Amino acid sequence: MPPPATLFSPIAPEAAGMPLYRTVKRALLREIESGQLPPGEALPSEAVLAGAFGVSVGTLRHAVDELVAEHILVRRQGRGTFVATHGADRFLFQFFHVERSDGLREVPQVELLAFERVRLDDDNAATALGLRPGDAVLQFDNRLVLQGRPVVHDRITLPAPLFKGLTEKRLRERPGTIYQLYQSEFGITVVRAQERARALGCDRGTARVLGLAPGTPVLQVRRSALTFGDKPVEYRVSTLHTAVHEYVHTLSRPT
Amino acid sequence: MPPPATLFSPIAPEAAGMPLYRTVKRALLREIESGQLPPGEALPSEAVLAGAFGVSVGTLRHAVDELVAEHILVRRQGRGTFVATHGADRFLFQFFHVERSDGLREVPQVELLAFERVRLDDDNAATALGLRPGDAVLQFDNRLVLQGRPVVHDRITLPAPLFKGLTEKRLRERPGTIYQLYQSEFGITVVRAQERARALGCDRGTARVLGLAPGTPVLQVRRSALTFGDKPVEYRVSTLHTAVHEYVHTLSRPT
DNA sequence: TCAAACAGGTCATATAGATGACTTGCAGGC
DNA sequence: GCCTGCAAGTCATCTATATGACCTGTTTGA
Repeated sequence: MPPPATLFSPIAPEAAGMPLYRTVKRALLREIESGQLPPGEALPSEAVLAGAFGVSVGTLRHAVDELVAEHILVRRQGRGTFVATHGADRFLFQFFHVERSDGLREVPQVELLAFERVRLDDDNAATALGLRPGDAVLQFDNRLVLQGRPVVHDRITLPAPLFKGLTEKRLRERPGTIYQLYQSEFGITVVRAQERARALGCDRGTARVLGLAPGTPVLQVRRSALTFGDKPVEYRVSTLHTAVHEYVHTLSRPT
Repeated sequence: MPPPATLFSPIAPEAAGMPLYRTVKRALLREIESGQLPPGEALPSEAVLAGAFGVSVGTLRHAVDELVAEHILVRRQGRGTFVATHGADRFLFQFFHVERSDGLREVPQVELLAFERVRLDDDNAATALGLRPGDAVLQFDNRLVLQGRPVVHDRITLPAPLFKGLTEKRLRERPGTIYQLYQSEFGITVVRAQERARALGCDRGTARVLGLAPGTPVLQVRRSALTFGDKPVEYRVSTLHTAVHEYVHTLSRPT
């Protein structure tokens, strides 16, 4: 029986075998996931927080260290520790991996091409989202323009129950990135994504969107976006025209 | 004036503005890079090492923590801390990102197709390696076979001065991965790589290697492999046939 | 011979406290 | 109004120490 969800309540000594700092980390994570600590919120100071949890500052710090390493918290010396806001910069760094061949990165201009509520009929999407064909999903198409050139065609599929109330209007009028919308409007934080890329000849629909001849080689990236606990929340098929732009990727930590 | 390169000599109090633990980290890194601590070597115990450097165990641990996070050191509880060996497993996890569409991972079967010592004439390779056209390089081609199917064609370019004595024979008779060879034979440890992917129609040479019709859409991945200090040591162009296999990639930490 | 018990070394976790660096807001002087 | 300087709060670094978990090799005992 977990204790009542009072914020920062003392850590019970149970947690068999689990290191204390990890228990503290989970407690913090739970309060972030539940929305009790919304993005941008400042945490109490280390001393206060350690006291509230009933652990030493060092242990608290160890827990916070890991959350910072996972970009779930952000420390600012002299200011405090904050729940990460998914600022546009973060998302572009973290989830947008397209840049020009010479390395120039740019914020894409996004155009919503279509939006509908349909029954799922794509097996790949069903598998990725843990749904069954026929389940209700929201599906929409975006065109991303870089340097005036259409470069990416995204088809995005969302489980309808998770995004109740998402309308074309809200999508179109969102201020930031799509993932910021997920977070601010639906409390869904994308923390991880798996991508699988392959090359193929452009189909007719995407050819029209990107202004290409059908059959032009394009890069197709299928992404499963996951929230806490590796729960899938979005399936996305991106088709990239890679004549001028490329899909970039750094292996191993940049330190 | 740095002190004589005695192993684990005390940290001088200089290092203006730099945190102590970071100075310790650099000291360790220097001894690893210089080969004084070869891969597989066990470090002295934390207590001994802290004493030798003249810092507390906590500080030493902080430094080691970061090197472990960067996979440069490996901790084994009850055993000790070791300089990372680039075991085949590590490399396949870290640097080989091709798997079958259904998620099956497999160790590729590698065939060396060509090996020569030439003058560099590829501008992309020159830029990536920090060389100039005309510099001496080693260049070789590999074919990677998965499930009996040729899937990848690699063209690898190495700065000749860094790999003095590398012959086709030694390359062909290496026991493990290419990166293990770089490390064991030339003391070069690949710690990071940057990749840029695009789709294009298969050229004639690669078509022959992979058994495809010229013009078939293929995925081209250009990789710059870097060692300590982000020094480039290898440039590689991989061409993937993605009908059955895919290039996979996880964004953000898997925790 | 073989297995159990033990000893000693290692890393892993946790605590407590001190000092420094950085940020902010405010009081006071110009 | 504006700047300076200070005070308080925060995270960053560092030390010192204690205990537990884990691994290995050796000793002990049946």
